[in-house]
Amino acid sequence: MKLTSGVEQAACIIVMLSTQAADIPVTSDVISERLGVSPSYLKKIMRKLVVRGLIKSVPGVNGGFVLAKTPACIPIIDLVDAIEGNEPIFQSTGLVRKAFGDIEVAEKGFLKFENIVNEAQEAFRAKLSDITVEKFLQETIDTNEIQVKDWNQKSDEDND
Amino acid sequence: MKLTSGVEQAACIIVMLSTQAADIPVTSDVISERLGVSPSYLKKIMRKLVVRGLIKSVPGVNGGFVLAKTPACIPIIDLVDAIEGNEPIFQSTGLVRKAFGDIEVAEKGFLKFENIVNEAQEAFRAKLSDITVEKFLQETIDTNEIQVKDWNQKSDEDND
DNA sequence: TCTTTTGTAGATAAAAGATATCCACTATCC
DNA sequence: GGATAGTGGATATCTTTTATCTACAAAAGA
Repeated sequence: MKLTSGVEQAACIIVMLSTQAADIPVTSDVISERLGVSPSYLKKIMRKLVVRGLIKSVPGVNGGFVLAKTPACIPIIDLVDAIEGNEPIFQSTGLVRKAFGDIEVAEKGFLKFENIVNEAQEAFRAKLSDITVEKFLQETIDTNEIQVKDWNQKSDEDND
Repeated sequence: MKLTSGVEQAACIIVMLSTQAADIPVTSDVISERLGVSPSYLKKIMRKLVVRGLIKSVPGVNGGFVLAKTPACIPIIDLVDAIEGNEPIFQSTGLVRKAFGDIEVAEKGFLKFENIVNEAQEAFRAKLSDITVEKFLQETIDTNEIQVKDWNQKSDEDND
């Protein structure tokens, strides 16, 4: 029961794109260098975010990636779902039938257990649906004005 | 973000011990055969449940395993914790510093993100803390009277 | 239109963790 | 003291995650 490190990578990516000057795509090479992974691997991650509808890819010269929605419309759970998928956290291997036989009460107990865990997972998801990327950024920088920059510019001032 | 199959195995084990005639330990060989795993592997799982304080081991002739608490005192979360441990679901690899530099706002954002996910995990755990093994069994069998048997008896009636 | 720059997709390999087993050892009951 | 139970270490296998390379497709711009 761990989130993969891909979630952390996705979070960093979304933060970059959320603070990117409007209408200027960020190239994947810039991001891959920041994250310290190969361009090809970085693109795999980006692709997941594209498929999930969080970001858009812009092909061609001066292309790259931009947010597909405003940060206010991206709940944190979307990052997790994009990387991990949103499958049930508990999936049976059919062990109950093997252990107790293919009888009604076993089947019922199995479904009940599955249900209990799924409800817990729903509570987890609900918490992460409540907070958006925008809110997360605002609370981090202690202001509602999110500064933008052009991440493509290498050493504008390498902080912030 | 998946629960390991060990949780399912632990659940089956606890169900067996919860329906076991009082004061008669169930041998690990009986359980390992039911679950279809090797005796040595089954004992590893049992050990985790012992360490967590859910079951007790009884060495010697006519020994085996018995519940350490009544089913009413075992919340489902204990099964998960016993097998998976209860570490934070999100653990950073230090990527934020690599990506954004070792600056204050990055550190703060990282902690904030960690906090958000941890709170979601708490919601998950709270749900599984609310329901006990006893309640789970009662709702499965539709009665408050949990029948017991001796699982060591091979084919008493191989159902239930 | 053609070249360059960008993203897309498949094959593949290395690393980590989960799953599982064997065997030697220890403790306890009878 | 011998048989039967659990404990612990070393180890093998399998799956998933992480990561990379290379070939390919699409679009902007000259």
